[in-house]
Amino acid sequence: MAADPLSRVFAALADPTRRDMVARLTVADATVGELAEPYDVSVQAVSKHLRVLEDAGLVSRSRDAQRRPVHLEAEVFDLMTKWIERYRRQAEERYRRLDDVLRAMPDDPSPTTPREGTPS
Amino acid sequence: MAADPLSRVFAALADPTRRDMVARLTVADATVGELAEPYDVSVQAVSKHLRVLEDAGLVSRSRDAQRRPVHLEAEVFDLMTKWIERYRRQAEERYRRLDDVLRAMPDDPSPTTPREGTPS
DNA sequence: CGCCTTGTCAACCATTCGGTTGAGAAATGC
DNA sequence: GCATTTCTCAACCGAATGGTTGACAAGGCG
Repeated sequence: MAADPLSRVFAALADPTRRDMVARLTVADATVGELAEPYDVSVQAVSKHLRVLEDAGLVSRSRDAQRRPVHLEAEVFDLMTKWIERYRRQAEERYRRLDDVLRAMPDDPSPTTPREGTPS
Repeated sequence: MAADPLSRVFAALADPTRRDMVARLTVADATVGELAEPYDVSVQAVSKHLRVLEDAGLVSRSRDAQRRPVHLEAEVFDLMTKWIERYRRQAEERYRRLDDVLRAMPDDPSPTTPREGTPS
């Protein structure tokens, strides 16, 4: 399993079923059984998915009798958002600089370094 | 391999090496060899990583003689950002509603539905 | 031309992943 | 106490991952 937190979060959300569980947990907490109900897999499989989400810090489980209510920990989203935004901004910054360079270029549309003497 | 685009993007960024490549590509395009240089793996491994990034739409490769310059396609970030923001907002919305409920509750700290007749 | 550089393809290997089934722990309720 | 509900643990399985090495295609360059 990936050691660093960011990898764990990205990996956790790389699965459609897990993403759907997270989506549903934004509405309300749910037990393992409730979460499992819509999917065509065993409860055990869902339990495994929850472990992945929990290891990523996206979810926490408490207890209520036999039930294990699952709660979304939405703050972890920030980890990803920060990473994405940082590099998105950096990429945009780069394009901006590239634009400046292009803008500073002569109107003359000579394809490459026009060296010595007019062509024709 | 995951079919849906969102899964592919998340999965692609779930690897530290690939994230680092993306980070470096926000600064400038690079060839496969240049990209491979800092890592302690074969060029083939890096080539595979690039394929994953390319399949996720995060990167495109063109050609320049033997070289294959790699270019970042930062727009795909939006896919993730949209998903994350949507559910982050939904989660916040939920907490806000929960707060309203709590605020509307009586100061009386009776634990559950106090039914008929004062206790003592 | 022959060689060197750059990169991909193919085969292989160990590990991880998502799923299964079976067993059992923990708590409730008759 | 005993059956039932809810969930996890363990073992197993097939497919995908991330890595390797070896072969080779494509394109300058001496």
